[in-house]
Amino acid sequence: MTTTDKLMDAAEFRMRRGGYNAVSFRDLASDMGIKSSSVHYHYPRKEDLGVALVERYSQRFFEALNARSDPSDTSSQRLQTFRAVYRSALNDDGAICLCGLLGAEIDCLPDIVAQCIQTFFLANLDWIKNALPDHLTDAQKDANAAVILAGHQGAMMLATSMKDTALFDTITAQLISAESAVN
Amino acid sequence: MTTTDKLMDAAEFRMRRGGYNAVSFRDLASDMGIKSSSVHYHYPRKEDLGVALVERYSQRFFEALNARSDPSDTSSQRLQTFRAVYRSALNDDGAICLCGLLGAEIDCLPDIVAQCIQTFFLANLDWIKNALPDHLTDAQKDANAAVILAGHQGAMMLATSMKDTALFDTITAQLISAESAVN
DNA sequence: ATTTATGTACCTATCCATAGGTAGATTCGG
DNA sequence: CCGAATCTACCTATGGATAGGTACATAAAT
Repeated sequence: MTTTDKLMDAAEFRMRRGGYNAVSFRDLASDMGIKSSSVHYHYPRKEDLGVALVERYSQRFFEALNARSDPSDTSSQRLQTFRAVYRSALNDDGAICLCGLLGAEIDCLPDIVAQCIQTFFLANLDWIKNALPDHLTDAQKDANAAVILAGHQGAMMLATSMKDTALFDTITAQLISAESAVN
Repeated sequence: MTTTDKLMDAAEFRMRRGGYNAVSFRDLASDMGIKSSSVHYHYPRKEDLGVALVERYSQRFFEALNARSDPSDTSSQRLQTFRAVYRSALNDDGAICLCGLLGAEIDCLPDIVAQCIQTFFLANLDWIKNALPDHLTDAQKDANAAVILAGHQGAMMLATSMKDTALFDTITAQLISAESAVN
């Protein structure tokens, strides 16, 4: 693993727990056993680091979705995949979605980071839309996709802040089954 | 309006946009036209301010719920009230729920502030539970309440970060109607 | 093959602004 | 007069960021 990778791991760990302002060059340097000026070597400005983190997070997220998906999957299976990928983000890392936290702070983020967050959410909505049953209208798909995404993000936040991971499962199970049943 | 009130308004404004670390004594002092040491007079420690903000926010939230509720309201009407109160928090203030943002940052907050956040969410869940139809089992009520709360929190975050307030309405409309219809 | 150049990854040292927080003097309304 | 509110004047720690330098590996030129 390269230094850059370890640096991003440390930064993601911190940012997914306390947000953008909870990450400092000094803390990262301390995590790495190097000096803060060396962190600046890898990411000249903090927003460079922010963009890199969101892009890596997004890339890994969609890779995980694709890896667990198959063209033959039913709509219900695809939605379960979406749920499972979010769940492992929560469970494996013990923290909420990077973009969920940064999305909440969006008004105070550098523009370029804010744009990355929006791109992530748009791609999420698009993926969910394509996973929904064909018989739905486009408007219905848009609406359902938004519920599913918002529900998953809210579930992560709530489960984490209540220190009750099972809450995530309870909430998202209903989100998915509602979409499958009602439609 | 007292100085303390104005101070809390300024602090809430900032905290609901950028989170706990986006609020500084100096910025608040500048907002108020006083010195930062004078802000410390009102709130000796930052966590005192954090607790005061969450408690005021919570108090106002439940006052708004009660003011718009009536014992004769149907379950559906009560859920619509819940939705409307969240919506006006988003719309009137142009920012997401204070506790939603702080909940996302919970791992990096002072303990005492974190506890206030959990109390707010517990009270939310309790309120929703009592608004749900009587024929549901306790476990069903718990689960549905969690979906509604997480969905509203996620909807605020998503609508704000996508700069699309209508998204909140789209999402929450489905959350409420699903609970009313399925149950 | 050896010099010359370029690039990588760090370092020390420092900058200036901001962070939360404190002590003690001063102002001002009841 | 008294106490609430604000001030001046600090402190220490940390924030992001920069300048200039070192060691070493890789690459290009002669």
